Amino acid sequence: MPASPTDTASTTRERILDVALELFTSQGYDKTSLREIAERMEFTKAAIYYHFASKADILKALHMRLHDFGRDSMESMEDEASLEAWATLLEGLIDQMLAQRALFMFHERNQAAIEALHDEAHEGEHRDIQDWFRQVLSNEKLPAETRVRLACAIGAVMGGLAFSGEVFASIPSDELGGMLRRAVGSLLDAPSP
Amino acid sequence: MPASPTDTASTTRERILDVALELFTSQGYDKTSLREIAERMEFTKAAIYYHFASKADILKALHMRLHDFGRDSMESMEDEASLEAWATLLEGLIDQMLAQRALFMFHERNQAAIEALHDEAHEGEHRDIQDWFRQVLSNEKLPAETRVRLACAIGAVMGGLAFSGEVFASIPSDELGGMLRRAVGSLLDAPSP
DNA sequence: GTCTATATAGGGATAGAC
DNA sequence: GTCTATCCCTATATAGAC
Repeated sequence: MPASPTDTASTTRERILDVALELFTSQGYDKTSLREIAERMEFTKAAIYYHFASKADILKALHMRLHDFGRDSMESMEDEASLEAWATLLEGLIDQMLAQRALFMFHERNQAAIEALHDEAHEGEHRDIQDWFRQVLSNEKLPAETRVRLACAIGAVMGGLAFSGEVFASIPSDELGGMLRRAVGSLLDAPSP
Repeated sequence: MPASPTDTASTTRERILDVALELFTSQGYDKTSLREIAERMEFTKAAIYYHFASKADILKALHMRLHDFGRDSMESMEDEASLEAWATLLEGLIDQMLAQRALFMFHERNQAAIEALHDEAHEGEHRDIQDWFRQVLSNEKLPAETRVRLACAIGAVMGGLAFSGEVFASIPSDELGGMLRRAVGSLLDAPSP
């Protein structure tokens, strides 16, 4: 989908997105001005408008990165889902999530701004991981206990992820991944009595 | 600390805070204007300045509500903390958190804004639950696996909480509380092999 | 593709009347 | 305690030169 002229890896557009990702995550979307982004890019505010139609457009582009994430995982299991299948899937996703943790933290810290985006322009079929999680959790065919367990498992991973850059910085990613997988296992392999 | 003239329960100030809590949670702090709050209060923007020195002051006041929350829990166990002690404490906190879930969701969705507050005015000894969690999680005396488990447990509760108003709305609070307690138990009662 | 203006609006905050 | 009117600043966005 992203088709630059020569389709090189690191275009200006991508670099803007990387800067924005960092600033939006550390300061929040609203508190980050285009001037600030431009300063880091070492050109002026107006130049950004050559690459993006609006500030919201930058947010949307970043949001799209999450869309791409795990698209195949979502397609692999549509409606039906046993607890075991979920455990396996989630555990498989952890490494990818750790590798992309900047992206997840960005989303966690800018939910409000991103939701505002959805309200206006839900053009075409959306369906990012969050929507997908939400849909499964609201599937009333599954017993309540199962759905709550699932929500806890997702929350647990997010919790571990959120601290991975700060207080868990000294723990290597693969070790952290192992710990998170075991935690998810504890949550999902022990059904109600 | 909140000393109104007659110290009645529901003062205008408190009502402003309630409105702000709702709007800040649903739209985010930055996207909510004082004009919007004033409209709901059925008076004008400027009137708010009689009760609060600034918009940030409103945010701070709401933040203080979290400060009060579980202050005693924090004092009861300072540094030393076994995994069992933590499990007990966390399970005991769940009901209170559920009762105050609006407050927690507000915090989750406005982390960036609240952090900006901390940076400027860390007047006096702060120490809300989040700070406290963070401190424990960074205590290198505890084994990494334990700390990660703890982070997961906290995340699990937050995960369950976050959906309690939406997809879990049909589940009674006390039942949801029980499920969350069992989930926390699964996470913290099964140490590494 | 990046720049220098400049237009415009919205929101936070103040002064002072009632 | 609440209101009107107003100031001021910042941020988005545009127009058009280089």
